[in-house]
Amino acid sequence: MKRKPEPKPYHHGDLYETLVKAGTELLREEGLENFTLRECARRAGVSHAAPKNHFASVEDLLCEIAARGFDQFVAELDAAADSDPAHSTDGRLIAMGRAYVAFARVNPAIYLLMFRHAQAFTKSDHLQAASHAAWVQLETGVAAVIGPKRDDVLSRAAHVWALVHGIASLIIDRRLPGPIDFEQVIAQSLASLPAAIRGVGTS
Amino acid sequence: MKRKPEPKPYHHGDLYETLVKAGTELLREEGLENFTLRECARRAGVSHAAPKNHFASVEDLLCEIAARGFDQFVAELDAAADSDPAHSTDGRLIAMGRAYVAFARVNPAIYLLMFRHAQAFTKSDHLQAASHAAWVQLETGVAAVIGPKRDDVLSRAAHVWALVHGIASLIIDRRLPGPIDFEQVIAQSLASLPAAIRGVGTS
DNA sequence: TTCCGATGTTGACGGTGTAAACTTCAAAAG
DNA sequence: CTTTTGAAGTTTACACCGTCAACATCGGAA
Repeated sequence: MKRKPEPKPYHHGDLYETLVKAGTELLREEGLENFTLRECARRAGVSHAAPKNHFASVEDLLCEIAARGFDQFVAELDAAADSDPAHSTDGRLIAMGRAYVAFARVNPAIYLLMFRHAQAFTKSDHLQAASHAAWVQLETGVAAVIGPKRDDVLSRAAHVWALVHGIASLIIDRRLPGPIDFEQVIAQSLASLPAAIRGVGTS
Repeated sequence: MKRKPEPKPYHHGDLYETLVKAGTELLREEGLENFTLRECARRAGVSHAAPKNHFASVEDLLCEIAARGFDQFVAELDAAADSDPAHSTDGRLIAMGRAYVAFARVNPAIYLLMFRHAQAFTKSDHLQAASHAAWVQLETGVAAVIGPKRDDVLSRAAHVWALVHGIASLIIDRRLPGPIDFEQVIAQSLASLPAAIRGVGTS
């Protein structure tokens, strides 16, 4: 039942995994604003200084949680793209966009941690690799839509990311006025995306 | 030199305005993460509990700072729209989009406070009115582009907001990969916007 | 069997927001 | 002109937080 991937706890059993799990649950329940290392330790049943042996700081624990979030995130977007019924490049990109916003709505606190929390991404190899995989995934989907020989794949990918990130952020933060239909916003915005990133004067 | 709009300080002179000013500067210098009520009081030259007489909590002070940010924000977007050389509705919307991202890049901490910080907007009348004005401004610009008789003005406005908010957020948080040309992303994304929100099957 | 070092605990430090009791003092009230 | 009042500011205190250092524990290597 207990796996010990990198560090191997001693006394408690498997404190590393227990802390990651407790931290993830705490994040879901209380949000990033109220995330506390001491509360993680409390939930893990250890003293407030015990985490120091596994994570140098609270940021380190958050990095690991974020990295695992990225792993799940990439897997869900891949699955969504593959399940596109039309099997078109446009359909795959739109399906990924839908899955992107859906992930953010289902896991708001983890999404905020992954995409907005100010932290040094260079600190954690796991986090850096996982977030890089997400970007490659996006870039690949965009290249498939606009064609691989374009010199503006990067900026078009940024365009796509900005749109879905904006939608997700506004919904999560409850910034959109009351009567707005989220599903309509998502559907309309994503529908316009393939044509938008193909551009007008392309060849 | 000293104005006393709503509350009237007594001892210190004009602590209300001094705190707002000190708080704004602190926000610019240290960012939202390191914003501290005690540091505001320090900069204002008063004891750490003095702000309690003017702001019930740190959130109250942040609300006032955010509200003034919205006032400036709306003014800048209006000015940008009016300065559009082509005097077209599309040009006005694009100019507003440019001014939106520019505001965020020039005032990152205040932008984050205005558009992302989790706070009860109902707490401050000033903030509620100012942010509402920004939304009306956006809705008007979008209605001018797609036509006033459309039933999807709300969702199309949300689409526009999401795009510029996404671009601004990714740039501010330094999430875009290194070699990306921000200006290209902004130009391309905004250029595609009028056609995108007009939709494909509209009449 | 001994010893070592990773793991966990305890206690402390400086920092935060906030609440309550106290002091100061300008202005209204007599 | 004197008195009183209450808003503005200070001091003190409390409960948190992250982090650090000193200490206790105990499984496994020597």
